[in-house]
Amino acid sequence: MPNPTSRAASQPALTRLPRGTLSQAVIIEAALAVSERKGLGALSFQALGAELGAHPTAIYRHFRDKDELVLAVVDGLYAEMLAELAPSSEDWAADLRTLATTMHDVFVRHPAVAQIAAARTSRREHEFELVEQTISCFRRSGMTDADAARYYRIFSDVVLGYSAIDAALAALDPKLREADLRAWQVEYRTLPPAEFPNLTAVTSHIPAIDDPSNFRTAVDLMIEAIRARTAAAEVAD
Amino acid sequence: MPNPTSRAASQPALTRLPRGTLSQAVIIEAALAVSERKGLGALSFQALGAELGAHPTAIYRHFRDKDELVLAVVDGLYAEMLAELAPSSEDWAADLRTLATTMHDVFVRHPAVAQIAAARTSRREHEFELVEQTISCFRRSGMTDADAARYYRIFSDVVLGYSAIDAALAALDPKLREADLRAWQVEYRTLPPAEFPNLTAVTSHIPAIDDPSNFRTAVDLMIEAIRARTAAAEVAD
DNA sequence: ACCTGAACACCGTTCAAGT
DNA sequence: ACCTGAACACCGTTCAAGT
Repeated sequence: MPNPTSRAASQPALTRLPRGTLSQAVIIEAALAVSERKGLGALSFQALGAELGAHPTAIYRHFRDKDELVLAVVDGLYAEMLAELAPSSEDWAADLRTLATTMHDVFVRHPAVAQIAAARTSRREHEFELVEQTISCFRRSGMTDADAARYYRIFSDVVLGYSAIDAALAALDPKLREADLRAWQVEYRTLPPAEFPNLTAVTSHIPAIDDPSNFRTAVDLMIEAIRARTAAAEVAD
Repeated sequence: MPNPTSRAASQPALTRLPRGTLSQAVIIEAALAVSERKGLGALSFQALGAELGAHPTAIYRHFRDKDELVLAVVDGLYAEMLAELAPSSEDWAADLRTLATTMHDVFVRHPAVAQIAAARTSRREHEFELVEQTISCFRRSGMTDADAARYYRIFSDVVLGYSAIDAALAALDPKLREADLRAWQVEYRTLPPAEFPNLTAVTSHIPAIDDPSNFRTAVDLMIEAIRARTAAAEVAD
């Protein structure tokens, strides 16, 4: 894999850093800025040092190790997401859809942070707030608290997992992404029908892997199934 | 983050490698073996060299670069999955469930490969076979070819994304994983109810992030929604 | 033809040194 | 107290050298 870190792209630190300008907040902001311009290699101490105009190891003054940094940046991602979130409505399913698409947008914009965020618990304030808002949607639907908790976890993981895939694909080295996309237009369309009868019968209908409507349909399907299940449970009472 | 590569765990190459013993198949097998014992750092040239008892760069004789290696190993993962797959039945939904759980198992067993597999197209024979079998399930359900293609993509991406999250969590440094799991038992259970009324109302019901039934429920929900949609389309005809 | 050794530009992390 | 420089064990990749 070619190294995703391009030396030309990182601005050289021409000015020395004034004392006491570094802080957790400043570093998190810088991390989100690099992760918007660079790909999966954005979250290194060197990339951050260059962005801040500081020595890479200066960051250790403010975060115990990489994991503490990384969880703080993940929570910064959730802060950015909450700031962009449309206000909640009286429609719990619409609010769930808004939550999901906003998360997807923010993940694709910051792929390096997204890869980590998907499988981690930041256990910091903006994650708490995000969980609160998601659970609020399920509770407003009228389901039991046990169901709200269960479907919160499953819905969130599906959204996190799908968004992380789309983020990773968007951040892939352009040459590799092109080759992957082309495979579905070329290799998959010239397979022998005798060996792959079902595949070849439908290849022309397979949506592109980078089609953003795939994610939206996945979210709609989850909501439909959860609604159908909890409606059936209510009738059974 | 502590380095996931442990020197003590990798066997030293005491014997020199006989000429001509290296091949694509041997290297892929070794890669799947290391990725079963080591975590996210399993797929490096050094780890592979140690496993093979060969110089790390000897691999370049057999694969052009890391990406070609990686796509071949991803396809090796699909080969392993297909070998473990239970034979298909007359129940398309049950077959889809089997496909999903087998993929989840293989991903969790090889987390380093899984992280890459989720967002890539190997465009090699075992991936073709996997796509063929998945599309076969949807076509047997009686839906249109266009729907089979659409739902293949969305169902597969949900399974891939969720499995990749569970794989990453399972491969996390044990200390970090413990801290993440504990957050849901401690931090999340001591939040102020005034600020987080919905969260605190249901915290005791939230399933653990490593509960394997979360994934199975997600798969069931997807199948239920797809079945409901296509049944409704049939009635409309 | 197939494998090794040395080199290069990257990683995270530690620690002594500067201010 | 806050930041820098040098060092260490890792990365992927290239290329000259060995057999």
